[in-house]
Amino acid sequence: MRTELNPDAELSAQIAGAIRDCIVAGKLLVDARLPSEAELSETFGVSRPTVREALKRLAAQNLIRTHRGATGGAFVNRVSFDAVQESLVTSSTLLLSMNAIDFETACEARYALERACVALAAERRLPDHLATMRAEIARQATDDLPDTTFCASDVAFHRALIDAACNPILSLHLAGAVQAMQPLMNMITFRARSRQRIVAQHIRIADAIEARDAGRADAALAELAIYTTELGGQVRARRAAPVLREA
Amino acid sequence: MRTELNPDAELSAQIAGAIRDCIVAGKLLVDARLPSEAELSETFGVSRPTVREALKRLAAQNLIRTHRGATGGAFVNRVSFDAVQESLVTSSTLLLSMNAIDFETACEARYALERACVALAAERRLPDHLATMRAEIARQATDDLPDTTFCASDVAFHRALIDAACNPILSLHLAGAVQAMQPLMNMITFRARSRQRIVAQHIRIADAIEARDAGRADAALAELAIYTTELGGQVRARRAAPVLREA
DNA sequence: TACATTTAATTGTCTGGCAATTGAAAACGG
DNA sequence: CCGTTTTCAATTGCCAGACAATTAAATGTA
Repeated sequence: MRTELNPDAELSAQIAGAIRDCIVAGKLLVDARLPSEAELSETFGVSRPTVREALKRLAAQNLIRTHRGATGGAFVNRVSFDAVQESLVTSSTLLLSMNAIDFETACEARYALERACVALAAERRLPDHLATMRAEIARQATDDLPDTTFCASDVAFHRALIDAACNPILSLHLAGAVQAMQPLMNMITFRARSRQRIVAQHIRIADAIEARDAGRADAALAELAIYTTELGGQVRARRAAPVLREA
Repeated sequence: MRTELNPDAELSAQIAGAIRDCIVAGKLLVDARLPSEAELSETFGVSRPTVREALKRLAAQNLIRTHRGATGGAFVNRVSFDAVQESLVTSSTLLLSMNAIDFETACEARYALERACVALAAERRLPDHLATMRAEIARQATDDLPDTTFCASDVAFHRALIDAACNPILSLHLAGAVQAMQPLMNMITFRARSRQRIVAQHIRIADAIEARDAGRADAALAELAIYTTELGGQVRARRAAPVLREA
């Protein structure tokens, strides 16, 4: 357990780092039980509260879980796709909101990534994926949908498209990118006319995927990308010069 | 600061969640100072160690930083691309090592993502990107390179290719996927002949990017993807039936 | 055997305190 | 009045010890 530590850091961070290294290096396998807090505090020569702070750091990264009771303790977590994806989504969302990423950049990244997997999706899509896409399209066609509901459905549609590639690693990255963009999308899909065009493109994409026509799906996605970017530009223009609109 | 909390969870997790919500919701802006530990413990009605555990959770997620001293305290971090990328790499690496992702799936994802940005890279590449790619190619051609060094250079080459797209969000996701795969790549690039072929493809890619020829770059990348997958299959076959080889 | 009770181990939390750090204010000297 | 040094107060980092809550296993009992 004991490894060389990095001075110039807080004790709890050093200890957390040492344990994390053991996990990454495979010295602690999945579901292995760590020594109890009392043992760890003795091993590292620190107090129990300090050990606990270290364990909380690891728990925050989903690397360990803790149970109380006689057979309790801290156990190494199996890193799951869902957990990684969730943390990726929250990180990406904060990244977008804090760093003033312009809409075009985010949009470009999103559609570039999505287009990377339409070929696979067209080849491998299962009935489930198609059903989800159709269901979301139907929901999006409903009148008077709140912005957030429409965009949540948009995200669900695109996630189904992504999942149709049947590659969990692709799903992980793509879902992170798509979902993180939802707040930005909320701002541009408030007009019924815009929504109609988006839904029309969704139908084209779903049809192409159903027909296993990768080329058509890619073309539709490319058009959707252009239209989305255009909408973003319009909203930005309206915000930059609201006076002109009233004149 | 105080928001509704989720019972059925540990106090420190509840408090961490409440503070995180404030940050995500924008109630706490970048570089804002959180109340002191003493104030927080009073606000939430818990002891200081509990507050500290909560803060350590947030610190582990890079959401806050702490300073000691008179003007010290906990401050909201600006979420940086580098920090997100680093955590994405470690998560992805663990994910691959713990979940028995087969080489083909990882490979497929990686090259699908990379091909998603070659068009942009060909269009926007700067002299710096080309220089990095050329330098890494030169290094890869060195004889008797350790596996890890060769693969680190491979990662650097592909990262330069990705960065050439000049889209930080693409770089974030792609670098995560590429770098997380390095341990897997280490296993298949041990033969000089394999390396020569890989380097040859790298040269084709760099040439195409330099000539701003997206089609040729994509084709070269596709070939590299096929060859890499093939290598992975060979290694797996040799491992599955080592007896046959000796006979 | 089946069920209730006790027990031991472990984490969760609290109280209270001291040490280390650090910026700012106060004191001082020119 | 300005610059330097000293002091100080606020804050986090860390510790010792204790008690509560939880949980599975051991134990006792019908």
